[in-house]
Amino acid sequence: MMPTVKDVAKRANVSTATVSRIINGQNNVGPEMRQRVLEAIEALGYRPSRVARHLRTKGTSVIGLIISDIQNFFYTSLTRGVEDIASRNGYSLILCNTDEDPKRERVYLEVMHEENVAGIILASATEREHDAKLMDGRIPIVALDRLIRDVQLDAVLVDNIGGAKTAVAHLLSLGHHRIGTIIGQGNITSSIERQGGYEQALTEAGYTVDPALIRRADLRRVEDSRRATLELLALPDRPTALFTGNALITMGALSAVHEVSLRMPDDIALVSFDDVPGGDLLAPAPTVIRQPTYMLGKTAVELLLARIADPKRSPVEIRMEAELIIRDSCGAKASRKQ
Amino acid sequence: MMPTVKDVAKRANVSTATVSRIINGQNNVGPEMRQRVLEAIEALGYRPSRVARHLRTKGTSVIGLIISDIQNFFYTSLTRGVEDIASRNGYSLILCNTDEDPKRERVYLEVMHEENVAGIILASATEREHDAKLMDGRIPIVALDRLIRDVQLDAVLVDNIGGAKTAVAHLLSLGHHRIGTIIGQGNITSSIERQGGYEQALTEAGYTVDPALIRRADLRRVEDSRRATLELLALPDRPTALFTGNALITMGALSAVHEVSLRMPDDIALVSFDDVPGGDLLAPAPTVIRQPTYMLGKTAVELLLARIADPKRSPVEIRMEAELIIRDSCGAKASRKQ
DNA sequence: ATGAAAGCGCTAACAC
DNA sequence: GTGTTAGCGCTTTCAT
Repeated sequence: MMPTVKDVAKRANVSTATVSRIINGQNNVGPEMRQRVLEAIEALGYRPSRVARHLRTKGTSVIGLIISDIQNFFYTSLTRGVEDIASRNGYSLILCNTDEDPKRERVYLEVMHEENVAGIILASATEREHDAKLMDGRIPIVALDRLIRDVQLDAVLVDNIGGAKTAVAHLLSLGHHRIGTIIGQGNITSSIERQGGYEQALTEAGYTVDPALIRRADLRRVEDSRRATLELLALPDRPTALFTGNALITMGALSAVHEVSLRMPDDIALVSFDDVPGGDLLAPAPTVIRQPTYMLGKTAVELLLARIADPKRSPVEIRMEAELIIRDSCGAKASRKQ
Repeated sequence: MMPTVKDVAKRANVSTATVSRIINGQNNVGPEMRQRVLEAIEALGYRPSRVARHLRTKGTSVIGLIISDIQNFFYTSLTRGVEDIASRNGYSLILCNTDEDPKRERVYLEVMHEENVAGIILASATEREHDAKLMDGRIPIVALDRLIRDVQLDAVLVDNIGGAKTAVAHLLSLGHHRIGTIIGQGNITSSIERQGGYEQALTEAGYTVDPALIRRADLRRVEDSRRATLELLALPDRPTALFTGNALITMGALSAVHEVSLRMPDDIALVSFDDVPGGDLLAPAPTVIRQPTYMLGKTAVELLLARIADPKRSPVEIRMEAELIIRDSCGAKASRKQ
């Protein structure tokens, strides 16, 4: 079986306390003893049990990341950012996919509590109706990408309204004003905000918002957004441009445009909120509002670590800017940007 | 603080043993006591500490997944497969990105041991030279995508040789025989096997293998494969077709072809080992050998769970078939497949 | 500088 | 069917 502190202590002829001190890098140990213990550790191939340590110290070196789906490009890169910074700080990452199902989210939150993780980064499927027991502040939580209204938390998100306005403004500047949009479910703050930005941009430019041009699609299902796009394209007075609410929706929209053999940007233009992988190799390459996904993840962990260090710091909300990447799908004359 | 079994026991006027029995779903408890305990649990919002449980039972409900990079499309979907099946069986997933760095891999393996995870799924950066201490069978390990030679493990991989042969044979059947390849590092079995399949296909068709047409690229760096492709395309006697060794390499190759304004499939054909996201929307859409990524992950966990259940079962190696998806990049007349 | 001993929260003999 | 108790491997007073 695995050797324990006891085994090491016995072999080195010291007490377990001394072994523990050395493991934890305390300096109040004599050099010759330290030497003996180090040798014993080496000889036995001893590794301290984090499980036991965690039970004793009541703190773990694990953080939980709860997202809807790692296969969503947005979360893939973000997750990498989280894991990088976490591991650099000695934390392991537990990954949880909820598929936007509040029940699954709840179960994961419960498990995270049972595992007594040091902190949780949560892209919640719902704005409200969280179990207060799971949000009592005992375990620090950082809200990611979506706000949570029940309780005040640290949060890191993208400027959804600003990004959406930029996207739509870009289309307006190209002469489009009949702009359809396919956007995610209404129980997610980011979807709401993006729709808000879309409407603001139109209104501020003096156009009225046509509800017929706004379609909801399941954020996770490419098929769903494909269908929604087909509906928009089949409208008697077809929109001349599309604003798509996330990367998966964009894929569905591109697929739909492809299917009905419309040409981009001649027949229809498009701006996507969020970049897609290989975006500049697609035909046509979509103009996008690119979110700083990796940075979002990185920032979320940093916020979490800061709160672990100082639990009573007052919560902050960090908004990050998204960047307009102009490509062919709008027919802009602007140069293709790297 | 969090309530413990003791608190529950006191409130329900029973012993901690009884509480424990109920938590663990044992039936040897009287109905009225059970009722009282359940109420106490509810009232206190009690959740058992897995940390304490794990220390006591010497088994955790966590498994570790060690891969090179979650951002590599191949691993993204695979990871989802792993997490789905793991969580369905009550396990949490710790995600580790090594970037193909053996040192980081080693550190992660050490951490997994310290956390005493129930099992590890490992896509190793190296074929050999693993620390025997970390591979002593105390924690079950399933080799994923790449073989490990030091020790006999359960393994789940793709038929790389067969897939590569299929790819190259397809190109040969279209009349290509000057086929360049960009393939991953030579210390990874899957790269070696794919190169082997490439060479076999050529040899069996009566062609000789031209070393000048074989390029190595860093599996993780799109930039690297882009450069390698540019080199191939700059050759005096340029290949008429390319066989790319993984999804990221394919992106690099497509980017290179794009850059030098070669037209596909007219100027150059391509078959990729592994599909890319939105593959059918790319211009041109690449013909690919599609790996059953999700199934690979699912199967790996199943193998792991089976071994956790029966540690002395003799190791098995599962090879899964990859599937040829014909798209435009070869100029095949075959219909575009969904 | 070092050791003895208590105890983190839980489960599993073992007694009754 | 239920309670008592020991102890998983570690850290941490408290003595010395």
